[in-house]
Amino acid sequence: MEKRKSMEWEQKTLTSELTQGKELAKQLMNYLHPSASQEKRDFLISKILFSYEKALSLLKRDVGSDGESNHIPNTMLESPTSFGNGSPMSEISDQDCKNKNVFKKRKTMPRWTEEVKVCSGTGLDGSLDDGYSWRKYGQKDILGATYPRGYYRCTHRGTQGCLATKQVQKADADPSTMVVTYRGEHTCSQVLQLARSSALSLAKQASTGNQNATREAEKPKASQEMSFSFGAGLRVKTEDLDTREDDIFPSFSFPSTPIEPENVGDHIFCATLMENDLMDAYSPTFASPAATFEPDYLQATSSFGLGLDYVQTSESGLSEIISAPTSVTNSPIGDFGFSLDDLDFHHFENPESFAYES
DNA sequence: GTTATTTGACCGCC
DNA sequence: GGCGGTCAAATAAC
Repeated sequence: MEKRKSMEWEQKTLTSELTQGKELAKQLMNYLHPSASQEKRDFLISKILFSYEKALSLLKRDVGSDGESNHIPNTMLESPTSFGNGSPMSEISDQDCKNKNVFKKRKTMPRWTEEVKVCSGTGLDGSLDDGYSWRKYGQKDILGATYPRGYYRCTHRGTQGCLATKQVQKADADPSTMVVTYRGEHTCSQVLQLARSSALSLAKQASTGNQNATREAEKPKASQEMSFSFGAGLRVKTEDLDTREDDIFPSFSFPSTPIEPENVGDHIFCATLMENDLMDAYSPTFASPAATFEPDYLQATSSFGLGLDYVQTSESGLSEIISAPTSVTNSPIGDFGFSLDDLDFHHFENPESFAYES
């Protein structure tokens, strides 16, 4: 069942990727004249390469594997838009409980999991300040682990139904390193607040002429490694430590499920919308009709300006490692939720107006 | 008094 | 039955 879903999903993704590449190529043509922005061209080229690389990767997988989904990160398989009609993730969670045919095991319920290693020097302990308000609800001694694991949930769980949780545990090997595992996605208003501040930072970068920062972010590499330089000089590096070449990290992708207009503005949906918005932020003119989001892209983008390293793990499909001690903020997926109501990223073409309005 | 944390108990999965 | 994750009452902090 899930295998079939996975294959269908791959087909859709493949189609989307190829379609996107085509659309991007068309857009690129409009930027070929000398007066056009070089950055825009660079970005479009990067995105085209991403789309085709991912499409090729999917094809490779189809040819080289038995179709098992274990090559697909859980983050992708379990992403909110990976199923059905792109229902909000909170609804997915409800479905998880109701539709046991799809998720029979509780362990499969989380859409994705991230691990964040916070190196010493951040001055942070178990109560990592990642921009969200967390409430500790439990602690357990884990078998084989030297240090207990703390369980945190979003403070707004009760008021806003935010289902995000995280687990914090000291690393056995290095007690100064905190391993933070995020689960679920923030659907609370914090997402918007963080998104706004992050978007402001990006806009200021653009408006102050720091084009290198933006350009860096727009240069994903085919080697599945890319570095971002945003905000206050924080460096974000993502890399795929998994040696399987058919894994795709990071990448832009666009599942075929479009965003339902009626969901726009729904706070529950903001974490999904943010993908589109963020994409729009870096490509204001990009407007694929099938453009939604995919967690791997999200995970790459959600770290903008924060100084995170992403690595892929067998369990979650993606992990983050905060490698920059200067970063006091680590971001789970969803940090950069952009609501269409809150931000008009078309201002990104006019950073000044964007900054003012935001 | 309110909010957050602690901690033992409980539940579901393997 | 063991383990990880969550619940909820008790406790602490503000």
